[in-house]
Amino acid sequence: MQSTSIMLEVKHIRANQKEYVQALKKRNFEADSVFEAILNLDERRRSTQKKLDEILFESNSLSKEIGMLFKSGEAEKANAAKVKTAGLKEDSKRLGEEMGDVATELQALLYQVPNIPHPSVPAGKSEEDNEEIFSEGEIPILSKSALPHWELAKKYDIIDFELGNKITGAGFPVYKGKGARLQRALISYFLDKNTEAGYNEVQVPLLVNEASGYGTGQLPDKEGQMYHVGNDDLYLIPTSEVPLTNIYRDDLLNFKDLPIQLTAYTPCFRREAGSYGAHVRGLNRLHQFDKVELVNLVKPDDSYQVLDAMVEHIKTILRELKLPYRILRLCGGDLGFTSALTFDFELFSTAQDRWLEISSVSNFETFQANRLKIRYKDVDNKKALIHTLNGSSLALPRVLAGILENYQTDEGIVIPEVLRPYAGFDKIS
RNA sequence: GGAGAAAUGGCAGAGCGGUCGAAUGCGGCAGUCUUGAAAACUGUUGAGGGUCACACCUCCGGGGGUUCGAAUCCCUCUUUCUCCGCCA
Repeated sequence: MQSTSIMLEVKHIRANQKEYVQALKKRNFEADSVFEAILNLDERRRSTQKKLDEILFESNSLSKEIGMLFKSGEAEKANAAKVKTAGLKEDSKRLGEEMGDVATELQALLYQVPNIPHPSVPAGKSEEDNEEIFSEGEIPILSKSALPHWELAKKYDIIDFELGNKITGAGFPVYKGKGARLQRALISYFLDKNTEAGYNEVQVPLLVNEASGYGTGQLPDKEGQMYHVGNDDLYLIPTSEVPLTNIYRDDLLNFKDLPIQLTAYTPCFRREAGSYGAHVRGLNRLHQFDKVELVNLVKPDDSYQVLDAMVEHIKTILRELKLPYRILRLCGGDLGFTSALTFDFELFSTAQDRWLEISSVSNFETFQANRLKIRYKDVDNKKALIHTLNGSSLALPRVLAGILENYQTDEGIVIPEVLRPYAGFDKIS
């Protein structure tokens, strides 16, 4: 595990203990005892540090003295002074170890605390309690012969699930012909839209180390979600958020550099342990899928405005694709561990008669920046943690599923107009 | 994969056992000069902890060791560069 410094957030916990406990109740997290333990440990950390500092000061001064004595030829006196250092050495070693233990314990506790939900987050237990805040797009009326996307995929031979089973296993489909081409068209279209909106396109590694996993909060919380490459102790990314946000790990940025807006296309890998059954059919849930991601690093004061802008940006894309969707504000129970406020975009899958999540847009405030130690220096030279945000724009398979299902006609699948220049065809038949 | 060399502040680059948190140059910031700018000159300029503020402590790739004392010596890991081999 990486040796992140003691979290700066302890300060905030101490200052806002009551409010935080209250807010965390919304996500059904009882923080009382953890906070108690954290504050006690922090107290102990500081007192131990103080004692250690004093001893080190003493032994530093003694060493300097000894040096001077040797220089001036007073070897006897010097040797006498040496004797005194033995006890100090022992004490400092003991206190040093104690410091290490306290710090490790403190960090372990801090890692257990999820992000403090934004005031607008509704209380709630599960996805049932998410709040729909917007919806748009016409739900097409399909003919009686309409098929779910996995049937369409077979009918037009554009996605082969069985082939994926053979090569790898369930959840690794093979896209073929116009299916592959359409997938590529979507990726290019999304990236172009993001670039137009001011995002900087980057390509990132698909394997990340442990430190990166801790930085964005996948570790230790979601250890089992990621594929782990044991030989080299690396993880396959579950989302490009991980490498993207870790680009700036341990950095002290200048306020002039902000906002930093990144977009990337990557495959994503998720073990999805424990999720089986009919609702994961076809493209609904995969172990490997493509996604175009947005990441924003901003000054704290700007983050909620940027969150809104991200939501608007994704709306624009879905509007252009003419797909029916809705936006949910996640309730405390459904909110991710690292997020303070999340909006989910769901696409209506007409042939399946259900909503599919295609984007999740979150403000992490300082939660990730704290773990990643991404700070910035403001105009007045004050240093503070930045805010990080991310969102999908968009997750490919479900968008593809939505297009296949919602755009199906008796003559074949019509390609949404905006995608035609990218795809090079206007129909799959 | 084999053989060598190296890792120091935003960058470049000294220091190789004792006031070294670190010379010097560039860059950055502030000021003087200027109608304004450039140039020149002057000053200032790493990070974290701690404190009301000082004091004080820690950090010269990571970890460990030797020593009263380590950027400097030893071990180890990682990374980078050069040469060789292999290769998309």
